[in-house]
Amino acid sequence: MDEIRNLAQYSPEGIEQKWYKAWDEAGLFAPADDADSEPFVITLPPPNVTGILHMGHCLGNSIQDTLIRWARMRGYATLWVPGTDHASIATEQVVSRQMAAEGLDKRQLGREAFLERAWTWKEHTHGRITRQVKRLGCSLDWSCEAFTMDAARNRAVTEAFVALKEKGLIYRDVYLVNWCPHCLTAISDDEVEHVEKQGTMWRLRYPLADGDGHVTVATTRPETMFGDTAVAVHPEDPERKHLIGRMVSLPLVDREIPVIGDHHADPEKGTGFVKITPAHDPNDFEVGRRQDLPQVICMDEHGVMNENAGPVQGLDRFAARKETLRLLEEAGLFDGKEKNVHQVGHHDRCGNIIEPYLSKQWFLKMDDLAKPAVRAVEDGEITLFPERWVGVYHNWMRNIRDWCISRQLWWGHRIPVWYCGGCGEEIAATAAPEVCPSCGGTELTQDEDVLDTWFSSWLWTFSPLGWPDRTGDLERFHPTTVMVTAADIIFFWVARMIMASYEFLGEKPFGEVLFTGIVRDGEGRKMSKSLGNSPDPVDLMDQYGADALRCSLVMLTPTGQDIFFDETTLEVGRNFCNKIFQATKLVLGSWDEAGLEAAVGQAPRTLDLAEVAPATDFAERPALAFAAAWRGVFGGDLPVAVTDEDLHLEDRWILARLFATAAAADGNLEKRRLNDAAYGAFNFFRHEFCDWYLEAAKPRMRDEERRGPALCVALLNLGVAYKLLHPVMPFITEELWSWLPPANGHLMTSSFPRCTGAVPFAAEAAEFASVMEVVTVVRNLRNELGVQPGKRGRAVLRVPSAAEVDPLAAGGPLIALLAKLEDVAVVCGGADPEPAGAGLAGTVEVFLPMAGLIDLDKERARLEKELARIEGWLKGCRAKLANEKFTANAPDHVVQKQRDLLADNEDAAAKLRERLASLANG
RNA sequence: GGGCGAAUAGUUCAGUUGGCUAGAGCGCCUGCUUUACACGCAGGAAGUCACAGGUUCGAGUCCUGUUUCGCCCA
Repeated sequence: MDEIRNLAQYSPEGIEQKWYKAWDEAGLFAPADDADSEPFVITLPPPNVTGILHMGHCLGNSIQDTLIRWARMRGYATLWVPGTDHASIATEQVVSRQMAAEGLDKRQLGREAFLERAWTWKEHTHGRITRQVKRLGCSLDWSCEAFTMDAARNRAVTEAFVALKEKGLIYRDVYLVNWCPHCLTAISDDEVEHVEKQGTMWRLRYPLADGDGHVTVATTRPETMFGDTAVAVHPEDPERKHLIGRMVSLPLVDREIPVIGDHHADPEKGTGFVKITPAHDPNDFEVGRRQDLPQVICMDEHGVMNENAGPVQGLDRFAARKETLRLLEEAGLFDGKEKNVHQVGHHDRCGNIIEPYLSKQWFLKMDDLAKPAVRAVEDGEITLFPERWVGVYHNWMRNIRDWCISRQLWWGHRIPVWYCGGCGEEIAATAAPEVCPSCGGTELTQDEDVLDTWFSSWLWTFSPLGWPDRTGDLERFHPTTVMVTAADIIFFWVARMIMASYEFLGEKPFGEVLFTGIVRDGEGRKMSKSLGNSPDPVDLMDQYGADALRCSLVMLTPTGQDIFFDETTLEVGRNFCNKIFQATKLVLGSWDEAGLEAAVGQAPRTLDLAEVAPATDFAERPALAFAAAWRGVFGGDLPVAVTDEDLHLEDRWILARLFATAAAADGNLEKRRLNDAAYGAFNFFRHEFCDWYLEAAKPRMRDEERRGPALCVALLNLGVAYKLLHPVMPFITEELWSWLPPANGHLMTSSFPRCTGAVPFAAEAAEFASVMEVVTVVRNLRNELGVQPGKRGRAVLRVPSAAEVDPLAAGGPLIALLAKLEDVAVVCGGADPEPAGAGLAGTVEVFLPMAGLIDLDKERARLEKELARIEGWLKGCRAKLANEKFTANAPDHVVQKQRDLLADNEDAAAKLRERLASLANG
């Protein structure tokens, strides 16, 4: 500690790692095993096990850790469950790419060998992401870490699948799915990212089969014409409906297809004729089902045209488009084109254009699962914050579509279904069956596909707690308390977790969802690996410290609003860390000089300042109340005797502010207004404790005779401030807490201060506030009048009534100290001192007499400007008060406030006018 | 096409039940090496609260419409 204390600036190097290890070794991450404590539980949204920490994780994890640490200090049985996600597609891609670099192909290698490699890679990267999460200070209980594909979670997934299958909610069907020709797998609707593209609408002529003219269809995808099985017109289209029932000849392949009537065709759009390709377009697929059309597949899984594509067979889909158009033009069947803006689906993982593809897949029926999930949010059993997501949630839920859960991949949970070679029976089972229950055959083969990664993630609030077993953890810690996640996975994940929990446990997964914003770069772009616009958080932590990163993110991040991240905001956190460090150095330096012996005691586990040291006690027996507060924070007794008189005005004021800050911080955390809680503590520490209290107390802290009580007040403030800041900045606060002589045990598991009653010293706080106001006016005057900083000078304060002289005079030395004056005189009445700069602090007139130093013209101009401003305001205020409707309708306190303000400002204006008059005479 | 959000100081954002003479950080300007801190201190300038209507005694806040930007869904 001594080495660190001698540093000129705070450096987190070594400190952060040291404390993480210490907390871990002391077992502080596990929930307190106290059966009476109410649980407070979060399951960490599992990061991709093969990924690295990015800014979004930092934000989400900082918020979660802040809540968890606060709850732990408040005495909840706190559990934060860590885990990682197997990220089926992403991981399979990475491993395939690695193999390709070695000239290997996964299909040559075979499933077993491929999975072996994938597991090796998973083991390799798992340590990296968890190390990064630890680096950030996250107080996760690593003893219950889970991985979506470990044995226990695999069992949960299998059980869930089989249960849903048995209920008839899972079915297998040939369906047009979103297919990624690059990843060679189906994906769900939610994994398709629609991008607006400038495209082209081509008009193609399909000759009527009987050789009499043609119809002109409009399409953005001419290459799919080989899969056309009809041309549709609107059944009531007056100009075209007469063609229904006739046949057209599909160009280039000379296949005859009918003209049909279907509402899908819009007479106003395109040419009014729509080519229908049931095997390659979602809308056409529906038309095909309605009209019982054949499905002709003209493209293979790689997006290459097949044998049905006649002249373009063997070409890839994009080359086929060009070639088809060329051939049509050659045949005189091309009828022009126009620009067309349309949405093109891309795979959100690899960016390739999605191909609607007809294939046999597993689906989960969603309608019934959605019902309890809708009700839960409607009834407020689960709250979403910010609230606007409720609408988005319901909109999706009400239009819910079946979920395609099978993926043509190997890395994932293999679908627990076996097919009987004998009778074709489909057997869903939690363990591989040996014989077919239907025919007794033994020729059983398991389904080749794996499940969507989200099919394991949606169990995430309970699968890490031991489900499907009814474990003690599950009983105690489920439902969880809050889910913190970015809103972009509200459908993928949040909505599905809600459905899963009601389905499998019959209860909610969490009571609240806190949506964080998305971290964007300075230009508003989402931070992403491919754009390269995301800084590496580990670099940032090396540079600024994890505390600084957390502090800046939590404090400066609008709740639930996207963040434009700019590295300079980290300076706020870093500078603040240094400020805390410096203030501590100052206080402890003086403490050491004083040679005070701190009694160390066992502090209570919970702390309500208003209970241990109520405002009434502070009013009647301040020193006793102060000692009680000290014991509440540090456990032991005060190291020096503190009498009522020892508690000076500034002491009482800072205690009032401290209690108020504690009340606000706790309240804001309860309301999940983390930025307000952090900002309040920041403001208190920097702008009240450092800027005013320490400056005011410095002379006493340096005075051997008087330093004891002042140091105790300062130390109490430091201790409480560390507690308030700990959830946001865990490392530096734990370190500095360990420096405080009376501190005992880890800050992390100490009490979080609350103050549920009245804040003490209201009158003294107001008194100090007026001292501050006078000081500010003096500083302002000195600056504006260009008084040399070295010149101390004197001030005359004039108050309107004799009764006010003594109280203000009592604050005189404090004013002199803080405003750097050699003397402060307080008077009532009498002539203005001449020549002098003058200002107003409330009702107190402040004069800085300075013979020969004042530019009278400048001073007059300054006062006139001020007078004009006040008079402008007075005009509006008088009009307001003259309005009977205002005085009749507005609440009393508002009217009264206006009256008070009017009186004050009228007074101020009068004083300014007098002052101007006297300057004119002088 | 449907929905959601944002628009407040140069900039990033607060502004919770309508009571506001609209705040903060960063940046800018002035001054300061005052034995914790220049990663600091003191002071200052800076605003048509996007626009147009409306409700109200009173609107940054509520309502309607418009514009711009962003997101989601189809």
